[in-house]
Amino acid sequence: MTARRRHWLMKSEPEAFSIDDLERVGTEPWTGVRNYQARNFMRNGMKPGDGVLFYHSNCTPPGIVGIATVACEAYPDPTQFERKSHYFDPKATREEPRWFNVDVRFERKLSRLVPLDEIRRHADELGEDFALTRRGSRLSVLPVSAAQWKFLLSLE
DNA sequence: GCCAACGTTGGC
DNA sequence: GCCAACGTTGGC
Repeated sequence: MTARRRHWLMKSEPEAFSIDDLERVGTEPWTGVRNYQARNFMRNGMKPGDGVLFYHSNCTPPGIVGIATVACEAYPDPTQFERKSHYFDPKATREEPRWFNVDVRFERKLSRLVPLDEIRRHADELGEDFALTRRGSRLSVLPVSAAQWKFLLSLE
């Protein structure tokens, strides 16, 4: 019995960590997420093998640049315990970690960047539950339905 | 660099 | 529990 593969979109600022960086390293621990909703998606929703749309944010132009896969179940984000880390969280303990991350494995780059403005133009096809284009939403980890996944990749 | 939108913190 | 202040995100 296998759970159905789910799909996600994960944002990264290319200056910090780009799809080329992911291609180089192969697999990367997705540490540093400090938003509860995004954490919950990783911790409660993600399973190994799930598909990930890799999105470049805070750049010109922003958009989807590649595909990755979830490489493991979520585990406590080690950076929350590291005093010198930018992501250190004094309220987190080993017994009760606050933050979790999965590892993300490179699959492939898209043949072209699918830009945000183009994605916005297809709001009708994507539906109202698509968090990327929902007004005011800044989630860095968000679910993508199978239909949305298929549609977005049809734009490649 | 600006700033709108949102989340978190902490005083009360 | 309210809400002002502050920090962050991320498009532009």
